[in-house]
Amino acid sequence: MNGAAGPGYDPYAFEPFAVTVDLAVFTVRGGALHVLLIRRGQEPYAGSWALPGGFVLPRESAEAAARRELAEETGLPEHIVAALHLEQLRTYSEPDRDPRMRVVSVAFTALVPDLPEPAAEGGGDAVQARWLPLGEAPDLAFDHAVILADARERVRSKLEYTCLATAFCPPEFTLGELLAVYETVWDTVLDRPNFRRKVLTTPGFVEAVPGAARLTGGRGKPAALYRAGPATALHPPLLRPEGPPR
Amino acid sequence: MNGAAGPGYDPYAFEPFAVTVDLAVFTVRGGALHVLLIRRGQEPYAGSWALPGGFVLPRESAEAAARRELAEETGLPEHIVAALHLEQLRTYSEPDRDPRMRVVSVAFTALVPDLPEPAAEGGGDAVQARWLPLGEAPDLAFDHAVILADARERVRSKLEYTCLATAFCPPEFTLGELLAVYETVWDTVLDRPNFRRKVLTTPGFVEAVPGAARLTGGRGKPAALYRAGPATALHPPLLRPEGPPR
DNA sequence: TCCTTTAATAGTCACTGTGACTATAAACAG
DNA sequence: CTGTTTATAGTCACAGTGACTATTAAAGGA
Repeated sequence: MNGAAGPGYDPYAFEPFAVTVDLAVFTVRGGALHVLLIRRGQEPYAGSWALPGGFVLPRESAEAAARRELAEETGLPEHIVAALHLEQLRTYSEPDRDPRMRVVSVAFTALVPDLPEPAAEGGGDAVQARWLPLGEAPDLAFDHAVILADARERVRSKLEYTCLATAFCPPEFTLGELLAVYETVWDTVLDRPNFRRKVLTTPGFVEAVPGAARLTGGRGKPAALYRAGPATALHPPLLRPEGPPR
Repeated sequence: MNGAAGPGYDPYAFEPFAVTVDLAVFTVRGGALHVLLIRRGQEPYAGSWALPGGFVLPRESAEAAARRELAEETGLPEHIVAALHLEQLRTYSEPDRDPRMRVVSVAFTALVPDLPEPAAEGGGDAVQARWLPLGEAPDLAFDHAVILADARERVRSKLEYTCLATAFCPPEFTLGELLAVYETVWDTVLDRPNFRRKVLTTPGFVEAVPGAARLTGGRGKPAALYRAGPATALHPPLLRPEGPPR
C-alpha cells in the first residue's frame, strides 16, 4: 500500500474494517467428501450453519488466527491443528457480505484424515461443530456457500497436480484407500491398475511400509501399506477424467 | 466469520485494521520481464520504490479498489485498466508489515502488453510510475519484495497451464513473439518447431488472422499473424524445462 | 475340502504427446 | 547470385497413459 492521498497516520480516519478468517476443512468419510461446519449461536444468522472462523486479533497474522480459531471452535485435537497444512484460498471483500459492518475475510483450506472423534463440542462456547457431507450441506451464513464452492473446486484440482491426497489418509494406508480418496473427491471411477502404476512410479509420492499388510475388511487379498512420501508436486499430473462417468 | 466471542456489533471494539491492495503488473519488453513500480512521495519509505496500490474505500471491494488505484496512480489508459485481467494473488497480514498501523493487504497480479507510452505521470499526484526490469529491481518498500517474488512465480507457473501468455502480446502477434514471451518469462530457450506445434494443435489457444503476415524486423521470412483464441486452459500443459539452460 | 467371491497385484498393447532433430521456404544484405 | 536469417514443414524415437487381461491371496459357503 502507499498513501498518496490516503489517510496517512490516523487509524480512525476511515470507518474501520474488521478482518476475519474462514476455514473450509475437508475430510473423506464413508465415500463422501465432508466439510467441518459450526452452528452459529449469535445474530446474525443465529442457528444457521457456517464455516468455522473468527476475527483476526490485533497482533496476529491471518494464518495464526485461522489455526487459533480452528482449535477454539472445533473439537479438533491440538496436535492435529498444529501440524495442519493450511492454505490460503482467497480473500472475500464485497462491501455487504456481513450485515453488521465492513468485514474482509481471508479464507483458508485444510485437509484432514477421517478422525475417530467426530469433532466434539467446542472449547467452552456454545458452538457445535460437525462434519457434514457436501451433498447434503445446508444453507450457510454470509457468503460461505460461495467460499465453500471455491474451496471444493480448489481441492479437486489440487489432487491433480500435488500429492495432497495423502493428507486425507491415516499415517499408514493402502493404495485402495488412496484410490478411494481420489474417487470420492472427483466423484468418478478410476482404473485400479493404472492408478497403482501412476502412484508407484511417481518418486516420493508414497513409501512402502516394509513387510506390512492389512486385511481389507475381511474380504480379498491383503493390501500392502504405504506412508506419504516427501514429494509434494505431481509431475506429470494425474488428471481427472473429463466426462462425468460414475 | 462469526462472532462467538467476537466484538459483536461495535466496530470500534478493536484497534481498527486498514485494508489495502497491492498490484504486481507485469509486461514483457525487450527480452526482459518488467514490473510496474511507483516511487513513494510520503513517509514511510518516502523516495523508495513500491508496488502500486492503496487503501480500499469503505464501499468498495478489493477488486474494485485495485482497478481504481491502478488507474489513479499509473498512467495506464482507461480502456486498458477496465479490460485488464486481474487475479488475486494472496493476502499479506503479518502484524508489523506496515510501521504506521495494522494493515492487511490483498495482492493482485495482472499482465499487460508492452504499451507504447511508458506509463506516463500519475493522475495529478506526485507519484512517478515506471516499468522496471525484474533483474535490476531496486529495494522495495514494506514487504513488497516478497509480494513481487510470489507474483513472479505465479506468472511463471501460470504460463504452463493457461493461455495467459497472449495477454503479454498486442492484439495481433506472430508465433515468434509468443515464443519470446515464454522464453523471457521462463528465462530459457525453447525449440521453435515444437513450440509451434504445441500452440497450433491446442484448440482455441490462437486463431490465424487470414492472409495477414508481418515482416519480422526486416530479416527472414515473413511470419503469419495470430489473435488470442477463446481457450483459457492449456490441456495438457506446456511445461518449462527443468534444468537452467540458456 | 473345494469352489466361489472379492480385492490386490502383475502385465500387455496401442495411442498420444513430446523432445530432438533435419529440411525447405521466403525475406534481406552484400 | 550467395550467404544469412527467420518462419514453417516434417520425421523418428520414447515416455506416459487408457483400456484391458491374467494371476494371487484372502474369506465364506456348500
